[in-house]
Amino acid sequence: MKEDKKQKKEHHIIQSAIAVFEKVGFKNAKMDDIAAAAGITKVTLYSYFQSKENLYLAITYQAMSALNIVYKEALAVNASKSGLDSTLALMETFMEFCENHYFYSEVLLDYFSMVRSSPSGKYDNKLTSAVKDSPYFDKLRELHNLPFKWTVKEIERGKAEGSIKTQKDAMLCTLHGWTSVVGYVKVLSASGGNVSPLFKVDLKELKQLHLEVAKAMFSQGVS
Amino acid sequence: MKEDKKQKKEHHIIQSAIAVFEKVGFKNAKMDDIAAAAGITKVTLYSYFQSKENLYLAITYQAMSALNIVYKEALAVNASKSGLDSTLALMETFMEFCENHYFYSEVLLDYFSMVRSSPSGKYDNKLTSAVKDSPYFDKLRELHNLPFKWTVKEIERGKAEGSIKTQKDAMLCTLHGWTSVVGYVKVLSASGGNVSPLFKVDLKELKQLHLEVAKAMFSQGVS
Amino acid sequence: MKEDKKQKKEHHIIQSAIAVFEKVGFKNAKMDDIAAAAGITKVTLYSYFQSKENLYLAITYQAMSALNIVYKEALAVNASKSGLDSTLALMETFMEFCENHYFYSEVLLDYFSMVRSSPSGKYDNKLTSAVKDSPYFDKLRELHNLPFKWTVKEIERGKAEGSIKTQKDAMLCTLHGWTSVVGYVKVLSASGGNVSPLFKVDLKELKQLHLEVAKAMFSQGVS
Amino acid sequence: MKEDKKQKKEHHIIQSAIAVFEKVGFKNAKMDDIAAAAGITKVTLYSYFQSKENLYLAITYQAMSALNIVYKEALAVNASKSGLDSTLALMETFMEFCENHYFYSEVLLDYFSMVRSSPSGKYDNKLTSAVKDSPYFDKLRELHNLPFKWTVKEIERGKAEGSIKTQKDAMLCTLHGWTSVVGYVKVLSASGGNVSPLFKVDLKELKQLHLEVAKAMFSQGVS
DNA sequence: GATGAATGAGGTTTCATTCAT
DNA sequence: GATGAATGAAACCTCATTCAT
Repeated sequence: MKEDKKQKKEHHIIQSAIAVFEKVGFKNAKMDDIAAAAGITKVTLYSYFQSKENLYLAITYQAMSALNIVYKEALAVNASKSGLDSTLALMETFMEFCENHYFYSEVLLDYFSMVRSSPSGKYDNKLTSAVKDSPYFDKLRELHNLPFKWTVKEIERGKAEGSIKTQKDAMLCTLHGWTSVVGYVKVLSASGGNVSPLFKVDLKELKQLHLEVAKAMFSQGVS
Repeated sequence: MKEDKKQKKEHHIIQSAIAVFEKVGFKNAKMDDIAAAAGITKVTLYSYFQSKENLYLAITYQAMSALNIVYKEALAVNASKSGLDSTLALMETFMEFCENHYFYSEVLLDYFSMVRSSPSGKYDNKLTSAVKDSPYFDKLRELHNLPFKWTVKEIERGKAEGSIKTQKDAMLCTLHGWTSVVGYVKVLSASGGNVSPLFKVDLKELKQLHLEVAKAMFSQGVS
Repeated sequence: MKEDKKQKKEHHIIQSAIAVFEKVGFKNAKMDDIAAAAGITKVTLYSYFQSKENLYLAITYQAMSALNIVYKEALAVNASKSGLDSTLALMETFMEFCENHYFYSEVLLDYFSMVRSSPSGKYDNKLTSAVKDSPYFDKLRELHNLPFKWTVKEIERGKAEGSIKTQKDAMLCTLHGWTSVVGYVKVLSASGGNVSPLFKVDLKELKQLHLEVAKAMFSQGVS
Repeated sequence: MKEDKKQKKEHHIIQSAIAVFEKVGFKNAKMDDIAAAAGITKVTLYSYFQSKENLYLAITYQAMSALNIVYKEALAVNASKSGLDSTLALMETFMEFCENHYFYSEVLLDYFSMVRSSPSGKYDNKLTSAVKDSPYFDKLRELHNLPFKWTVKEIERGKAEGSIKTQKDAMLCTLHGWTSVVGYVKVLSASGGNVSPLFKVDLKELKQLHLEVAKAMFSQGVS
């Protein structure tokens, strides 16, 4: 099959798999059902993705790629703006990405729960061989730090030009932003992927608050 | 068996299960291994906990209870302090709880990922009957909002007495704090449960920054 | 389960498997069908016999054991007869065993086709790991030479006492008898396990002829 | 493709298939491997031979044809000799054919195991439709009795001219010879296709013994 | 209550065979 | 005719859960 066509079919299978995983979750999803959803047989499914976990990582990779794309777009759009504005835009971009792609956000959180910084730590057992052998696992490793790096870069640009006044370490600020966003996404996820009020709080307000607080942090000259 | 003895055995099983889950994760953990770790047979294990998920929820309940206890302790200790200080202390308490009980934090995040606000939403399928039937599930429902409520209460106390100046909704602020903490815990988890530097950032600094930023938020009079 | 009960169940499964293999042959037999025939599930079947090939070897072992038993009985019954008579009785015993246990004879021929004398010859690939790993394979190795040895012994007894006059090597004579019988069994098998006439020849006559010819061979003084 | 070229390619495929079957046996041989060995694709392989079993029967047919050719040659060579000598020569021819074409002998034994005299017996299930549909199956049916017929003819010639004195039925004698040879071939097969000693017995001696015994049988006037 | 055996569900794999281009 | 992809059947395997004793 031409590489082109193969890519398309792969993509089609991934979309079908997303639909199934989204509906019933990873554990309850049956490979047979996913195959049926994609209009292929189980064996064909396995010829594309060697295991259920690998298939899930393929989805994760797609999610991560999509995230990186929106990051890149945001960077391009805000290139002429101040470093502060650009940094905040990145945060907002991430939050909106998760709102718009609820399942992607779940998948990404799963991924970040799975990968542990210590490459040979005592929790390695959680990485099954199906995961370690997945080509997508390697590809993800290449991508998953980019959002951090880009954010650090924008913060440093902001510092250089003066729009960001804090003297805190850029990576520390990045992690702060990251945790804010991840926490937001978690709560978003806990509300079932919709921004309808949780505890009578509109999640849109929560998002705004996060941005506002971050802005304040960046604007403070003294730590 | 006397109720007392039974309780002890139950506790022993839970501790053994924690050890196994912690090492290999929920999915990879086998009931056989847990039974072996507890020095009992699988059937006995099942006589105590009717399903793997119920066992996990029992652990979750223990984690949630422990969290509530430290919250209560923090409330007691800070009862004489200002509402602002008490609120920040709660946040810090939560973060330190997660540092000290890394596995509990994972379990609690799993729980909050699982429960969805909309009780009959389209993703209900993820709540398996094993979960719904678990007695711990009901018990957890009774507990899981308490940290929120207590935090709201302290914020309102702070507003009333003037230590907290923001005019933002108390629950909104609570959620903001919650998401910060959850994000922090996620990052903590991504660093393998230890506070060793991630991206050359000391997680202690990150924690401090979260508290500092929260403090700033509460101290701002205008939104 | 008590060893006793386990043995019985194992035996029951083997009998069920024989029925299925006999009807449709090794290749067409499905493990599911064998399990169903035994009134158990496939998994239970696998817990007793780790592979289809191992199950087949278990049957082979049973066949070989049964053959050895009838050999031993024939030896006992003919202990007081001459070595010549005893030797011929062994041949007849083998042929009748195959007539009475048609499927056993097929299984034994399969086995003798499979095992090759050269332990590391170029055809080793035919021994799949499922075969090599089978405990029955080892057990069979211990049994499969006994009929030869016993026959050699009887021939030597006959030579010693004078009932067998040939000066040919006892093992050579044994192999001659063996090949006669194996050939007879092959033809028997080609006639579908029944002694009904083949090419208008009554297989009973063929059997008699083999015995008669063998008798003549043993009675010849000069080679 | 010209008929001629097609024949050549067919032959080439058969030779490649023989190499693979010989090495790993029918069951373990994969159509992929055979196609690779022949330097063609699987689909092309299937365009020549509609099934694995048909391919095997094609080989069998080639083996049977080769056997018939050596029989015919032996008949021609011994036409001027006595019926006894000619009959014994046929036996020897068969045995030597099997020594020289070890794989052919395996294939032929497989074939004779498969075909059952009773065409609608209870074991018919073993004849898969792939076999029944094979054009080689029909061709084989035409050939497989010829060796018997020719042997019967020579025995009757011997009886007529007096070189064979036994009063036994010619077909009975033929079957006796056949079973001797088949048994010999089985033992040959058990020794891995080479005539090296088995149980310290030189297979050449065994062959001679079979001929000698057969000769004695034919020379006996009384049954 | 404890135990070993059994079950059911579904993931994974291998292959002969067929389809579409 | 040749090719890569797909199919269907069935072996094989793991594990949560349950049964019988």
